[in-house]
Amino acid sequence: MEKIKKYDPSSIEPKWRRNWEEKKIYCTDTNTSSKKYYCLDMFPYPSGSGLHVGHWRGYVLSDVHARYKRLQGYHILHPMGWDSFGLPAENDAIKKGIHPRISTRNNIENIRRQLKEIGAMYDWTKEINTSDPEYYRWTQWIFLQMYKKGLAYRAEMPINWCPNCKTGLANEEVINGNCERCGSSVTRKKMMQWMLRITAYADRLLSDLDRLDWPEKVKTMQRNWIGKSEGASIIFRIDNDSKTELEVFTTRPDTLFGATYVVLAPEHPLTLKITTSDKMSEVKKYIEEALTRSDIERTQIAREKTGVFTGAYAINPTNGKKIPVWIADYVLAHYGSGAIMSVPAHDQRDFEFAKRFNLPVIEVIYSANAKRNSDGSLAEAYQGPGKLINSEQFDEVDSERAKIEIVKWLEKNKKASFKITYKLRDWVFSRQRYWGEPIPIVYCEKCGIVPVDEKNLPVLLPEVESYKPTGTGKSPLAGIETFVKTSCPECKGPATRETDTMPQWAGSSWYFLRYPNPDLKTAAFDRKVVDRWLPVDCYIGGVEHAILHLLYARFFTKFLYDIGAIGVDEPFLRLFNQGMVTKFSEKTRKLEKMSKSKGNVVNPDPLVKKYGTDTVRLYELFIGPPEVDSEWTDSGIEGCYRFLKRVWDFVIQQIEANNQSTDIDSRKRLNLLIKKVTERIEDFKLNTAISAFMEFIKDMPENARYSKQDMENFVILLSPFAPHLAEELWQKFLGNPYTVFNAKWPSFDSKIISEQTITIPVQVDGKIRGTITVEKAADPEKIFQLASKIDTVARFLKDRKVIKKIYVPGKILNFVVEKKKE
RNA sequence: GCCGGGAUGGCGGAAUGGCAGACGCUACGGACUUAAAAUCCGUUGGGAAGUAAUUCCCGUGUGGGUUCGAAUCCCUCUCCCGGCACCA
Repeated sequence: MEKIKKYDPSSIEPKWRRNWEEKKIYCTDTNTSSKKYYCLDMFPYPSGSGLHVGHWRGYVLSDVHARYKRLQGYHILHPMGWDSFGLPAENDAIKKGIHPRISTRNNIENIRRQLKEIGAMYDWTKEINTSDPEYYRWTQWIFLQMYKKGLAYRAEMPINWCPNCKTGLANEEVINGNCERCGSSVTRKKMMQWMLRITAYADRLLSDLDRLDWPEKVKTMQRNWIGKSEGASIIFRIDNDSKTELEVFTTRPDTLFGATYVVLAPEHPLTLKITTSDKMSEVKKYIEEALTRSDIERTQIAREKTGVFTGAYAINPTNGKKIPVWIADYVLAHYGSGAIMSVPAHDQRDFEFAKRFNLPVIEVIYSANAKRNSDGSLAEAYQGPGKLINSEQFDEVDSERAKIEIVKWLEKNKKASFKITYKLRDWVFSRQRYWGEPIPIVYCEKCGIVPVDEKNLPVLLPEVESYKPTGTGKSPLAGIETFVKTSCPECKGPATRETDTMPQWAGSSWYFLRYPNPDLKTAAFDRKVVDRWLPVDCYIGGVEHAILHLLYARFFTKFLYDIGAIGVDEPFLRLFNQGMVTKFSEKTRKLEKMSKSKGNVVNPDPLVKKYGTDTVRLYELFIGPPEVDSEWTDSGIEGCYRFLKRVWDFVIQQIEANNQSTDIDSRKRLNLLIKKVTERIEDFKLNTAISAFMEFIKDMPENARYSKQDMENFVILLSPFAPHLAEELWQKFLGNPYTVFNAKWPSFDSKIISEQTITIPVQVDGKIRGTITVEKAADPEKIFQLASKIDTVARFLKDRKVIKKIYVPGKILNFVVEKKKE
């Protein structure tokens, strides 16, 4: 055979990328009515350091999936955009003096170039950018809709405060209780904040998880975050004060007779009202200290409990007993009603507190399993179920039943009611930052809080000279008079603008709704188009967004559904979390996720130059199962390069041989390959899909003959993985006048694959002793006879009685023999 | 502390009740070459016996169990990773 053309990716890849772009083959007409498939990547934050091979992984994964679906005849929407508001750009501005708009634009250009090198089928005509006024105009619009529905409100909230930087910090900027930027210890400060009432959706956000095809891990994380707990609200009256009532939340109303004291959070509004005068100075001091302590400090679990007695007593509604009221910072103000009843016998935290302050412990649930001291007293709280004791008419009742009975009994006198509480808190939506969407609100002396008129959106983010926090904890916008000074939309009188901006999560909470109609000028989206394309069929991204982004996006979607803006109430049907790419870090001496700070990033650019995009794509997938973390080793990529070279030679050889038909064995091998690759793409087992190709090429018989048509099928099969190579073979060597991605995914014929004869292992006592080749439909008895005559099998059957014979058709043969007598 | 995931050759991994280590890397040996690169072929979990074909034993973090048969299912423990963490 004459010398065939060598595989040279550098002469193939840029050419086809240009061709695809010119012919717009990845542009999606979103008005189409044919069957759709929305395959979405979590859009990136355009950082200055560009993409590394870890970022590639998810993008390659989604691209293979999207191309596969396209070959199956779906209309694909596979867009890309930029989550470009956020802190890094602003921090850069402070450090280097580059305007965030400039640095963001530059970064986007660089990353777009890198993304194009992946050769993914992104429809770049639908690119969106969250910091583009044409986009954030609609983010502001959504905020106003929430405001109208009472879901956006202002409240005085304690936030993370860095006393050194004199600014409020987002939770993400607090690392182990310290400021990310200067390292000083973060305290809490009460400030007026914009809040979103996500708690109004807690129940739906929780229950709708059941219909999502998401990793169980992510669903569990969201469930825990929402933290539903069912219990009861109990009313305690204050002794000698018939007007004041204390509400506590408990999940254990069955232990109510064992409540020996009540505890309020230091922030509880009634603390000073009920405190007796002799205790006042002590209580005030305790509250003051508690309030300046950071959340982190307060929630140190190992910390010894502190507290102070108010001098006041509450009345236990079950038995009228007087029990003391304490204040302690182990009780959280923002959960339940900010007050608890303490049952030290049956709650470990209460038990510790009671021991520390010598408060009584009354057992009300008996169990033989409770851990006790030698004198019979409890050594620790017994938190399990049991029969009630010391509970008057409820004695002997099972604790599970008592939970209901006791509440029902108190309910008659309005002293208790069943209640559900969530851990989920409302979303602090204000940031005292420059680089974010301005909150479209105006403060008027006469009219108060007034939303900006919708037709005057967007409220443009103004130019600013200094990005530094002003020192007052206000955003840098507060220093720009031309921005702040405005007129009231209602009375046209003088007014000032809100100067806080939205958090980074705002723009990403609805971007998937904008992609199908990115250029719409008159609305955030066209409901007809959105309803056709949403929900996203497959959403691919890292697990680090398991809670915040995915929860916020679900919240926005449900809200927009409720106001009739869209017809879907869950944004992402199926979620796939790709694993991280890790590499040994010289700095930390261990395997770490790739990051600039760990000094372990691998830049794909030189790899693309040396091996070509298709090889890098293949290796990204071959490195390991897509959903688990994998370690990057540079040497492994060689194997993928060699494989593609063999594929290239093989296909060209077959084409040049000009075979009229495919031989029987080859037809069987190709059908088996189609079956394996199809199944493995469906299951996201892309590493083994590639192994299947490698085996196919490696075990190729010398005399294999494939027809042109079967070579086309092979090339189609490979095209999602190595699109450039496939396109070159398809158009140039197989002579097709159109792109391979308009071809049809091949199907397999299971009749061709199925074997007439099968080779199965033969065991004696569960140990493999030989193999036997038999007709698939052969009679079991006959197989046993033949098998027992195999030398290596017969040796172990000699002088032994076979007590059981097992034949699993197509799988295994096993002789169970009697134990040998000594 | 609680919840979830994981541990398989020198390395990445395959096999989810039926021949453990597919596929790839590395290493070693060989072919081609003046030489190298590239390419191709072979060997590559540990141990033992045999001139050899081959055969046997051990082996999937630990210890136990279920089963004719376990990397796979159940229980125990150890370690690693992730999430939550005084949520009453």
